[in-house]
Amino acid sequence: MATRTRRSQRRTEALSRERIVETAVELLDADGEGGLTFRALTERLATGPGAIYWHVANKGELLGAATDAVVAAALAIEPAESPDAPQEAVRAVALGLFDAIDEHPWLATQLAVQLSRSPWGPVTPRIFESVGRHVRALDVPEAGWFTATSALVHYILGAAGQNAANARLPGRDVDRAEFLDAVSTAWEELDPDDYPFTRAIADQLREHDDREQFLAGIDLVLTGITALRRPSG
Amino acid sequence: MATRTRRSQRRTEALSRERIVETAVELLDADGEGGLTFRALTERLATGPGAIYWHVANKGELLGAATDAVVAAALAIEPAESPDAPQEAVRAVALGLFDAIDEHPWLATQLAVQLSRSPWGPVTPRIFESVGRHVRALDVPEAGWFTATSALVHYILGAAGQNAANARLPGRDVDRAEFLDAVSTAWEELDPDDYPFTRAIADQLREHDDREQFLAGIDLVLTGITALRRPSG
DNA sequence: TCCATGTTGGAACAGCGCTCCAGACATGTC
DNA sequence: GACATGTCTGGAGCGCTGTTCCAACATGGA
Repeated sequence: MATRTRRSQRRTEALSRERIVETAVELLDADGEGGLTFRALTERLATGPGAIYWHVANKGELLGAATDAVVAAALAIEPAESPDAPQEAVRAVALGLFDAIDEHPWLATQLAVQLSRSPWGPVTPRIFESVGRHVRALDVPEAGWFTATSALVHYILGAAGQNAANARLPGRDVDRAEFLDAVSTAWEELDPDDYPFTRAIADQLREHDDREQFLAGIDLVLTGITALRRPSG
Repeated sequence: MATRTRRSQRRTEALSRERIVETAVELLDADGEGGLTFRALTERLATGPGAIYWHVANKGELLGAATDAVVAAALAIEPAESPDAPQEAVRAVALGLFDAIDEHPWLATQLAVQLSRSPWGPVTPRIFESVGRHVRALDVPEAGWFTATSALVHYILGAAGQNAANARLPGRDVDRAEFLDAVSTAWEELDPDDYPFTRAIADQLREHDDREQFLAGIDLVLTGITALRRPSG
């Protein structure tokens, strides 16, 4: 440890897995999913591919590590144990992930890919744990833990991902209105016979507030969960 | 139309956007996400890249078209309007998508990517419509339509995606047990201090039945939705 | 001093999505 | 029949990617 630090301070910072992942996140944040390239990585770190491959197996693992790092940071801000208000705690965790996706738009796609491609990775237990801990505090019988937590996690990731499309827009507030308006208008122009419902909610889409809508969904799922509390009453 | 058919029957079937998308789905089904290559496509269709690019803008559009085609087929089997049992109808739609993902494992990732990357594409309204149509029949006040449908859709896609990892296994039934056992065991070996909840549900993971668990989640969300039915009673 | 071990970075490779373009083909005009 | 037109085809090739390989380096112990 000490040796490595000493040795490398010769010139630049020592090359380490941590520093590689950190740079990967920077590149992803700056230029989106396509921004993470081994070429860009070698340039930024002033090294060659071989050096990177010494610390990381392949690009997939690197993407996984970047995802895990950001998720871990987002979940670390978890509020102090709040035994009396687990619902509030769930909302806080959910908003933490929501904000993380808002800040790192590539995270939405990456999380979805990660969870669907390898649900056994480190990310799944991390999220399940953060959410499930509070689900347990909701007095849900043990048999419903997995179902309840899955429902929450899937809603959180799906809804946050949906909103991540906004985050990719350059001008934020201004463009966001235009963007929502465009999608909403497109939905209103769908075939009335095939898409009556979608046309009907186009207006809700245009006028909705992201966070508010997101939390409303959380509350909906929480309502369904608390109904599990006692088998039938 | 007639001319094109006549002309092309000269030799092979005429090259058309439909036939390209169809072949793309075949390749994806056969070799997974990495199986769809313009090289493989040109070989299978006995043509060159230029011919394909005449009908399709780029690979992204092709993937989107393939996704849309499979989703459309899955949702087309929708049961006849069942005004008395909208909950059953929601379950049917959900299982339709579940089975489609089971049959085309690449669909899980692709759907997630599609929805998070471009929620304004043709796939989103298609799914929203199929699900929302029945949500509307649940007597939910209009203000809750968007929230309720989002919750359902996100749960469906997330949960189905989670299960898609099984579908990628070669031997199905046998390997599935081994696979679940391995993940479950890994979860049980997590740090007891950091992952008490995950460790607690590891057993549920091992013994759960996919479809049963999936439907239980649907019911949970449906319960939350029906609670919206009348503002407070 | 010399070696063993753990790291580095550059050259090179196969494969990718994609562009370009010369030409085949059916068709409408004279 | 001859020709010009616009649609459609397929092959050569470009720039870029992730990845491998390996000669050179730094370092700590004998």
